[in-house]
Amino acid sequence: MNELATKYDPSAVEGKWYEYWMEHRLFHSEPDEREPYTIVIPPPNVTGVLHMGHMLNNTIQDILTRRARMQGKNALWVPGTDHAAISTEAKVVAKLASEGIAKTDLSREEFLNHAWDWTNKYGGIILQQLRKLGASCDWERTAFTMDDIRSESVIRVFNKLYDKGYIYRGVRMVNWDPKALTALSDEEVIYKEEQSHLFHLRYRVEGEEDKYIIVATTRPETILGDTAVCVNPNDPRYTWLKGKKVIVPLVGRAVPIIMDEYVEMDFGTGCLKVTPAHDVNDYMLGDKYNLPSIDIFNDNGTISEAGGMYVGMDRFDVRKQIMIDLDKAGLVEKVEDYVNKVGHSERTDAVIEPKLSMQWFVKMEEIVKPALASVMDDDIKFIPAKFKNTYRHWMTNIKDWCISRQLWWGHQIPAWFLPEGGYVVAENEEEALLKAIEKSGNAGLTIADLKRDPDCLDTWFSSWLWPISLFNGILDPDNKEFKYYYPTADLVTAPDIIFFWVARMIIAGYEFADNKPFNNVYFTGIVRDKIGRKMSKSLGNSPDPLDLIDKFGADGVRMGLMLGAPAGNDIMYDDSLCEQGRNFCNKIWNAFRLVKGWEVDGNISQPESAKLGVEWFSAKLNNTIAEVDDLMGKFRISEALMAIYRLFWDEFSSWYLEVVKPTYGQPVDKATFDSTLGFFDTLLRLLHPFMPFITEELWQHLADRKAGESIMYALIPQAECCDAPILAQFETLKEVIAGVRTIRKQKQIAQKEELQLHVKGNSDSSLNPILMKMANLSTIEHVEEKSPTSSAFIVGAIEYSIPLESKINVEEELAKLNKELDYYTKFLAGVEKKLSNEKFVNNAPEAVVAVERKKQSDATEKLEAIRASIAALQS
RNA sequence: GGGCGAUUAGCUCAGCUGGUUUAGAGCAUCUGCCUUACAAGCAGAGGGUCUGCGGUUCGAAUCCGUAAUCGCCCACCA
Repeated sequence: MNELATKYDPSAVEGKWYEYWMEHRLFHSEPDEREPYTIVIPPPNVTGVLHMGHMLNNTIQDILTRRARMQGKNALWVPGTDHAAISTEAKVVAKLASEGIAKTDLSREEFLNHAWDWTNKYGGIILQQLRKLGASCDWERTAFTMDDIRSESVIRVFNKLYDKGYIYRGVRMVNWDPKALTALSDEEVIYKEEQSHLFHLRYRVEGEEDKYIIVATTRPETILGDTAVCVNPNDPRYTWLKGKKVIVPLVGRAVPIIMDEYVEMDFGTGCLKVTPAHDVNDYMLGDKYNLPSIDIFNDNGTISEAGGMYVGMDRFDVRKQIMIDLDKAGLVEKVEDYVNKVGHSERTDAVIEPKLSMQWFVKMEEIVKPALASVMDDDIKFIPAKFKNTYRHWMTNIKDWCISRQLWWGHQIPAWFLPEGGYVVAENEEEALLKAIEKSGNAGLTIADLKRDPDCLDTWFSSWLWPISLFNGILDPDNKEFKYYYPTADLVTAPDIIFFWVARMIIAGYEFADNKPFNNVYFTGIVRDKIGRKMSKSLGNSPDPLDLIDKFGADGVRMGLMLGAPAGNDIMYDDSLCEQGRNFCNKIWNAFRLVKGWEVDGNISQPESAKLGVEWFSAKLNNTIAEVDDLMGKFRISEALMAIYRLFWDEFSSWYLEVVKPTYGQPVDKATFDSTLGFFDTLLRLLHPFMPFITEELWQHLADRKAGESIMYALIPQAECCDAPILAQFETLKEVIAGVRTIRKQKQIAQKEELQLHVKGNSDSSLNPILMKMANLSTIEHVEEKSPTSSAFIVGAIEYSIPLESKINVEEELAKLNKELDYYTKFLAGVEKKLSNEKFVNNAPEAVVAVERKKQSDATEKLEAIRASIAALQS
C-alpha cells in the first residue's frame, strides 16, 4: 500500500469497479420483504446523447438510490428510453433525405424499418454513457416506450379511456407543424416574441364608390381566406357598416360585416379580418356566425388551390409578395412596426399554423381531479414547493389533449375505419373485426375491409404511463412487482416538463392504478454556463460530459455538479466546480495513504492526546451524520455534501489526523489505529452515494473483502447521541491552537521549536494533551500575571501568553491589544445600551435578557484583562 | 396583461416559526510556507450592514407595504 501514487487516478479505478458491480449484479433488485425504494428514470430520447442536464439529473437519482440501498432498503432504479416520436422521426427523415430518399417515397413499413435501424444503431448510447457516471440502474430491467409491454399498455389505456368516453375524435383547430407535418399539443408550442409588422389594408365597401375601411393584420397572406370583417357593435365609427359587405383586397371576394364585442375598439383600427380556417379566435367567430371557412394552406405551409392566388408559394414568401402587390394596387394604408408573440414548434422550431383538422383528443376535465388534489394536499410532495402554484394553475385551466400525430414512428392509434364509414376502437385487428361486424351488422366483413387510422399517438401518451408500465401494471395490475414497487418513491426531473410529463403521470397514476405514481417530485435546476446562459448546442457553451469525466473523474464531476446545485436553483456551471471535486478526491486519497502507511505496534499504549482525539472525532462524526440525515430528508443534497466535505477535509484531515498522527518514523498504537480505520470506514460509507468509485476503491483496500462484497451494501452510519461537551471544548481548543500558530507566524518561530504557554484565568485543561502536541508546547503553566516580555492572545475570557524575551515588540503588542480594546468597548456599549432599555428588559423573554447579561459580564471581564495587559506593557 | 419567485461578502449560496449572528459556508483573493499523506497542499488574514424607501416591534437579513432590477410560468388582442 505504500506504493500508492500521490495523486488519485480515476481512470485506473472507475471502469474496474463498475464492471465488478455489474458482474455481481449489485444493481439488480427483486421484490422481497425489505422496504422498497424505487426511482424510475425520466427516459431520455432513445437517440439522444448525454448532456449536462442529464448529468445533474442522473447524479441526483444515483445519490438517492445508493443512499436508500445503504439504508437497507431494497433500492431499484429502472432505466429506459423514450421513442420520442417527432424528434426521432425528424432525425430519420433528415438522414434519409441526405441519402436522397423522401419519406413519401417509402411505405409505412419501409420507413419504420429505417427508423428501427436508426434506433438500434444509436439507441441506448445515452444509457452506456450513464454507466460512466456510475449510475446504479438495474440494467436488466432496461425498458423502451415502444417495446412490447409498453406498447400494449398504451393500446390498452387508449381503449379504456375510449370506453369511458374520455377519448373522442373530432375536427378542431389545432397547432399544426408545417415542417413535421403533424398536429401538436398546446404544450408543444413555444411562444416567442418577434419583431414584425402591423399591416393596415384597405377593404372597399361594396356598392359604395371610394368608401373603404382599414383592417390591421400581422398576416396579410391570410386575406385569401377571409370570409368576414368584424367590428364592435358599440363602435360609433362603424355603425354605418351594418348589413353591408366589403371587398377583400386583391381577392375581390365580397364578405359580410359582422358585429361582435369580441373586437377591441382601441386596438389597431377596430376592424378585424376574419379567417376562420387560420386563427383560433376567427374560428370561434366563424362558428358563431356560421361563416364559410377557406383553408388556404397546404400541410407544408404553401398556398393551396383554395387560396386561388400564389398557389404553391410558401406562406412567408407570399407575405412579402402580397404586400408588394397590394401596394401596387393602392390597397395599403400604412405599415407599422409591431412586436408580437409567434408560436413555434418545440421540436422543429417551425412557425405553428393554426389549422382545422380531424384529430383525437383526451377529455381532461374529469380525470384531472384526483391529480390536482393530491399535490395540493402534499400527498405528492413537490420540492421546491413553489411548483405547486404552477401545477395548480395549469391543472385548473386544462384543455383537452390532442394526442394524435401525423407520424409513423410511434404507437399507431388503435382505431379501424369501416368501409361504409364510422370506426371502431379495439386492442387488435381481431377484436376490431368483431366490433366492426357488430357495429355494421355486416357479417361478411374481413380484416382487409378495415382500414386502420394511420396516425400515431403523442409520445407523452406512452411516457405518462412510465411508472406503471415499467412494472407491467397496466396489463397485469395484480402482479407481484407492480404491487411491490409502486408507488415509486422519488421522481427527479427538470421543471420544464412539469406539464408534459409530471402532471400527466400523476393523472395516469390515479386513473389507471388508482394511486399516486410517486411520493416526492424533486425538480432540479437548469444547468447554465458561468454567465447564466442556458447550455445549448447552438451557443456551443455546453461541455461534453464524457470529456469532463475523463478530465476530472466521475466522482469529481458528480461532486462538482452537486456543489453547484442547491435545491430549487439553476446551476451556474463552471469547470472549477469539477476541479474542486477532483481535489477532494485527491484529499481523500492522500488521507488514506497516510493512514495505510502507519506501522502499528501492539505493545505501545495509546497517548492521552490520541485518546481524546478519538473521543472528540467520534462525537463530531455523529453530529455530522445527524446533520446529513436531516438535510437529505429535505432534499438539500448540496448542503449535505458540503457538510461531509467539511467533515472530511477540516475536521478529519486537518484536525483529527494531525492530533493522532505519530511522530515521523514512529509506530502508532493499536487502539488509535483501529479507531482511525473505523472512522475512515464510516466516512467512506457516508460519502459513497455521492462519490461511488473512489469510496469503493478505498473501502476495498481498508480490509480484506469477500468476492462480491461492496460498499454499496454497507449500511450507512446511524447517528447515535449528539452534543457531547467535548465538541464545544474542542472548538475552544482550536482557537487556542490558532492563537499560538499566529504568534509563531508573526514572530517567525518554526513549528519545531517548543514554546511555553502561560494561562491566566480559570481555563478548562481537559484537552491540554492535544494542545501540547498541536501547538508543540513544552509546558502549560497557570500564572497570575503575564510576563511583560510575552506575546498574548485572548480566547473567551482567558488570556494566553507565550514568553518570548527578546522577540517582543512592545509597539506591536500594544497595537494588537488596543484593537481588541476598541472592539470590545464598542461591543459592550452596544450590549449595555440594550440592557439599559427598560422596554427591552421588561418585554424580552428572560432567556434573551440573560444572554445579554452574560455578554455584558464576559465583555467586562475581557476588557479588564486587556487593560491589565496594556498597563503591564506600558510600565 | 396576469401570476410566481428572487435580490445577503468578488462568485455560488445558507440563515426554518424575528432575540447568544454589529450576519455564516465553499470557492476566489491576499500573506507566509515545497514542514517526509496531500502545492490538486499546509498555516494564517482580509472582505458584506443583508437592493432602495416606509412601517410594525423593546428588538428586523428575518414580518408588512412600496419601488427598482432580474428570472420563470401562464394568456386568443388581430
